Amino acid sequence: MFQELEQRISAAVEAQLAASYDLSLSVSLEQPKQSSFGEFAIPVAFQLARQLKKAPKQIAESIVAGLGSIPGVAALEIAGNGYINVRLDRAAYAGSLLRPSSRAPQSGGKIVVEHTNINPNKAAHIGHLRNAILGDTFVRMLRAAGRRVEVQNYIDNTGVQVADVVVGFHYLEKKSPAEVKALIDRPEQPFDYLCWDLYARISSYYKDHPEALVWRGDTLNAIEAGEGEIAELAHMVADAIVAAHLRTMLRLGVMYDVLPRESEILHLQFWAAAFELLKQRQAIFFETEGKNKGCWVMPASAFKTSPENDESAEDDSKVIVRSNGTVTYVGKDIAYQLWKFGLLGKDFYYRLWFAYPDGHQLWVTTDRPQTDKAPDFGAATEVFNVIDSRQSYLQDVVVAGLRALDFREQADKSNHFSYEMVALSPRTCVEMGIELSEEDKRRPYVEVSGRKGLGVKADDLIDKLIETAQAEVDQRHAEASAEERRRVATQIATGALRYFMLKFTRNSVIAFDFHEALSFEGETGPYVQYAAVRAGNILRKLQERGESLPDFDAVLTSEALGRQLASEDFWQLLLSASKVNSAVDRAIASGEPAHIAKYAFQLAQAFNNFYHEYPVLQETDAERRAFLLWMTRYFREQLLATLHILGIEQPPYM
RNA sequence: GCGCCCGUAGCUCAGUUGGAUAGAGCGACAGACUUCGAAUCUGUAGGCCGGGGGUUCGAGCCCCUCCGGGCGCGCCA
Repeated sequence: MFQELEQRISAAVEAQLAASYDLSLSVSLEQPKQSSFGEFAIPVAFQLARQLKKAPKQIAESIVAGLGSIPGVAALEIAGNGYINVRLDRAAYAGSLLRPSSRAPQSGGKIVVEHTNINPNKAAHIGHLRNAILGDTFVRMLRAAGRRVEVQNYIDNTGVQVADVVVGFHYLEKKSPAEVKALIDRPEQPFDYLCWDLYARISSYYKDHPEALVWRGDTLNAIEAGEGEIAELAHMVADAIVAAHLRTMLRLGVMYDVLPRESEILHLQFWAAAFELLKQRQAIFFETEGKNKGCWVMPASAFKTSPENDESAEDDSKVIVRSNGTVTYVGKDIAYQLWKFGLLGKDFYYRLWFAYPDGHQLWVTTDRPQTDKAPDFGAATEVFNVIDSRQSYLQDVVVAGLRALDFREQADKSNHFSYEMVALSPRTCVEMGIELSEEDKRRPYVEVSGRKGLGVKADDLIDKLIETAQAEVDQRHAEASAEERRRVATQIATGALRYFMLKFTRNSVIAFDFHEALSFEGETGPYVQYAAVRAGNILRKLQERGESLPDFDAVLTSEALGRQLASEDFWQLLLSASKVNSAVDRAIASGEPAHIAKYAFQLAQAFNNFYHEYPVLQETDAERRAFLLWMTRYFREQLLATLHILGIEQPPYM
């Protein structure tokens, strides 16, 4: 509703400008600095002042004079040096919220969002959580806006990291596949935790015994060949860890549609197809001299924006195929990106991995034809890759590859949804018993390292959050069953975690701190959940008293709404609660899930004010009581809708 | 050396395409529970938006420069 008015008003002003000045420009509306100025501010007179050589105020006056009445608008005022401030017809606005028209589903092609993408060789850590929660929330935002979205989680099951853990099992611990299988099935020590330690161990072993690196090479070869005990081990390890990651992410409500795997990219010759295309269209060339002699390279001019001279261009060019004929990671990534857009001329085979508790199906790629009929994956019109900002250079190369192949449109629709890393606050390092150098102690944060086994495991953090929330729930609701208290504590804990990961904008480094993350007060997920619980409590209490909600349509006539909304307080509350869709659009446009988190907090804050100021059930005036109840229900709906987009569940009580 | 990011209240962070008097949470201090259950609310204090120059009606935001911090720049992934 809010956006429709916004569009209607700017269209009216644009028409007026075209008629009286013969100008065609798009008029944008702003939110006035103070709410007392009205609902919208139009600064267009400032833009025109120079062009028309007139004072902004004069222009504004002439525009207002020329504008007829706009449906839904009560008044236009000139303010300051030339702002046009818009006041809405409050009763009409509220009336349209009371009888909402469903949001028109937007058309458009499929959007592929790739996120999570964790090496399947050890437990997920807090950095991975930021990736998955950002990606999942962005998906929810797009879906809330009516877009069709496919969620991919790429699995690098044949890479160095998996190989290293396999080296650990095979060479260091001399374990057979059967013995490793027993470890996977053992309930007392989670397998992903065991691999976390093993990976750190083999990494430090390489340091002291560089000759052991031949094991890695042999293992990689065995994995690629796909046969023998080592290949079997690699499959078992990767599959078990992927299963663990999926369980961890499901705890936070994160789900996927399809898992494209590196092994299929290899076996189905995706790279060969991409290589042919790249050669054919001369996007890469064979280097015959210099340091990259014998390699297929992409010239730096393809992906560097800076003005380059010819000498440095050669130095900076990116190797795609090594002189030994093997392809680099970026090369495979180009093939994968081409497949995402349906440009490769090849497809995977798919088999059902499992169905989530809610019935949603998760598919995985395979290299053999299957009897199951899978959905159509890939062939997107736009792609978002949720990847750490440290990989922006490689993402640039991938996009440059598409552009060099003359897939300009798809290159423009390839988005690196980048975010900064999650590091650890020095204080948290100390709490965890991690030894810091004097230099590190002075730093604002300390980087995590999988190789060193330095970091906070995702499941440990979630467990700790649940434990902390549980203590509060136990204290407040001793009467509830243990099982139920556990469920509520889990909802609060995961809500707190998701909100924590979303409250920062993407390019800010999070210095993870247990004290902050475990907080349930102030700008947190539980604060928002609590507001929705309170709204629910009022409605529940009403029923417990044997009353039911009034017939809002009948009681809240246009006149009644006008009377109640004459109160500036009520009007501002209603207005802020009505902006969910507007917040979603803004957050999508800027690519910032943090904007939704911020909006959720403001909405909750507004409701908590309302809750404190107006005892709804004590109200005796029938019309006012009906109005307050309607506001309560409306706030609850809007809070729940916003929480859903953030992927935060609503506890029945707190 | 080259490229990208960051610097806003004691701390952690917001700040819409440049717009009216720069905001929030935490922390500090002072208050509010016989209630719709206080994981809440109200109030106070706290700012040369890193420094300097420029662009214009107008700059936290754009340009230049300097200072401080981070991350990239491999025939690793």
